[in-house]
Amino acid sequence: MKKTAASAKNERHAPTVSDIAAGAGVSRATVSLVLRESPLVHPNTRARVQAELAKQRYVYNRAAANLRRRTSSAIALVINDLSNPFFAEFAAGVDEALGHKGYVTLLGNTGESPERQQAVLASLMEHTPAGLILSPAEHSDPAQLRAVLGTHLPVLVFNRKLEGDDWDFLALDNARGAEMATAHLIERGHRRIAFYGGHADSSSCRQRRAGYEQAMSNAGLRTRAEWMIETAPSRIDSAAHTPALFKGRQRPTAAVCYNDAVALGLMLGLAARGMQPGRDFALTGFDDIPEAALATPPLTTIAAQPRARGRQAAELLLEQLGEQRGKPRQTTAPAQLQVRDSTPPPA
Amino acid sequence: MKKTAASAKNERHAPTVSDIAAGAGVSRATVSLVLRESPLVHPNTRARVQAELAKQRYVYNRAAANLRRRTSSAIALVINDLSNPFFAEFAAGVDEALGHKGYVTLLGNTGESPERQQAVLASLMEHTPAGLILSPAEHSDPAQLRAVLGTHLPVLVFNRKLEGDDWDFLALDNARGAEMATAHLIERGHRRIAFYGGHADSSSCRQRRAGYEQAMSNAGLRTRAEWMIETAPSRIDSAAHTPALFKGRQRPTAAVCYNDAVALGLMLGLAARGMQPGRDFALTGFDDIPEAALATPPLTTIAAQPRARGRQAAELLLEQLGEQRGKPRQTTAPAQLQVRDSTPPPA
DNA sequence: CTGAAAGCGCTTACAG
DNA sequence: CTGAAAGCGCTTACAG
Repeated sequence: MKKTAASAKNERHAPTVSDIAAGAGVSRATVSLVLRESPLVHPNTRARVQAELAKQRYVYNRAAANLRRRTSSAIALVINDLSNPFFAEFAAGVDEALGHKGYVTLLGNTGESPERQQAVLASLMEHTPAGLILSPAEHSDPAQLRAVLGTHLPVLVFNRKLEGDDWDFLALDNARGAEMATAHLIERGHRRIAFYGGHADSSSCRQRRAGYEQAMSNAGLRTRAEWMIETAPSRIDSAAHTPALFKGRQRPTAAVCYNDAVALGLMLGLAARGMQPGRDFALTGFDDIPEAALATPPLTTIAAQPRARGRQAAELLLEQLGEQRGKPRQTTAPAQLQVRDSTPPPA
Repeated sequence: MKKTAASAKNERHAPTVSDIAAGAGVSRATVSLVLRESPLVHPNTRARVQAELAKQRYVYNRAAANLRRRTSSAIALVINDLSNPFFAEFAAGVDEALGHKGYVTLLGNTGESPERQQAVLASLMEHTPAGLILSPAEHSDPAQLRAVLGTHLPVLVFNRKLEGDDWDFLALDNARGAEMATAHLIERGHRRIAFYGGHADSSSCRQRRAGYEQAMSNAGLRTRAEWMIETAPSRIDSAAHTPALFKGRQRPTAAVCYNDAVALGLMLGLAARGMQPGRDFALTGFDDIPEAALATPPLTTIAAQPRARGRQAAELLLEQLGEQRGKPRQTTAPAQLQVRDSTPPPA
């Protein structure tokens, strides 16, 4: 009582359990039990305490509770490029799922800088997150990450595999996506199908090529070296390489493109040769960027569904929190075929 | 010493100041002083403590420090639509500026739902943020916000003014942006300039119209009611209303469009009438969405620079933290003219 | 320059 | 069913 009277004088600090206890004429322990909805408290007592909580506009101090309980209600989310709509959607999905489970999101954006990433992680670690979802910056050094993250924190890595780490990992199923796109073209009646664009030394390109080859082989179709064309994964470079598709004798009637940017570039390249994409030639993309639906013709593509991936990442991490640390788990997310007008039957 | 020995046995908890103190043979107070880089500590002692910190891989527990010091190193950032690249960039700017000042960002995304916004804010408030940057959901109720935020928390509202609140506010300078766009067209030699698109009952449209009228009047040019054309702020509706521009006798040679979507729609509408935008007719946009630079012709527009706005929001809030609470401050951010090919001199 | 003690706002056995 | 006491990991006067 004495202390409460004193603090009532300055009247500036937010009320604490002590203030509520004094106001309701009970002990702090009882207030705490009411806050945590314990069934031990008598209904009358509970009602009195709750009235006092409302009267004083009490706000729970979760940091203090977490300190005492040695728990944490925060999850760190570190994103390589928040200005990329794909990752922004991913972040929104993570935040949504975490919020529903009562966690708060500690955000960090690294802008693809490994140095900034180290600084951001070091800062977030001081806030005792219960776990971390990391979409790593390019050229991240797993050893440095290990040094700043320690060995106890539950971590889920998204999108980019780090060499030699043993963290859980969630990535897009590149192979299945490309397989679906290829199967779709085959179903439409195409037989001579190229795989167009991307750098063959990138892992995502290799995986997508593998999916393409799988679908071709499933259908008993052969592939040809001249149908495997490399370009930078950009619109411009893709447009420039268009002629390579039509150099051989076995000209393809369709192409599975490495991604949407490549597909849009190929559309430009086709138009420059007097061919109309989506009529004279069928093509698919990968990613479903916003422009894919707006292109002429609208682009059939593989949707990565970043928001759903974000929710999935949050769920995988929370599962890990509830378990003993086992073997690292690799999860691949299902891609989804988005059929639009760019994939007609062969002319 | 006894306690440390005990906790050394289970060997699972992260080391605390007590562990470091025991290891270095000093008191916890001394460790704390070293951590806070106090000059009071003897260099030899400091070195011993620092060696011990490194050896035990000590991680500072900022939550505990904040509790004791009654401070907070977190800023809540609540965004109405993180999947909109404009707000994602804004969030990235906020996080960047906060990170540089040693704050961590508590993220919440409301998806334009006032109910979700209340829930998100209530949850974030329990984490004792030092302040809040709020980009409000549509149809937010200021009274409800006040109820959940209390009266002490420093708040900066971004983008959407809330009626009757007294929080600091940062918004785009709609009037100056439209004024710059209009002045640019005048400078290019246009005299008959329309204001095209938007709903005249929205505050942003009114402000942009005011800027347009200001520039016209500054140049001694008159405006006409038939040059003020309303459309929904969408591409489709904008395209559909194109004929309204050319009904009168005084046909405009240029238009200041409400935003980029409207400008892109008008381009379509002009093309449908056999006019070539950027040659037969000049037009400007507003927002600088990614497609503006990719349009044919590339669109002259007003760039809102969301990332810079995010940094600015963070700085304004941190200023407010350092001051006595004064009158609410209204800040308008400078828009920037992005000159591209859509604004040639009159034909 | 260093240490013993109190306390931030909460929770949790442990008595009663 | 309720209260007194200890303690989460820090920091801060206050002695020495």
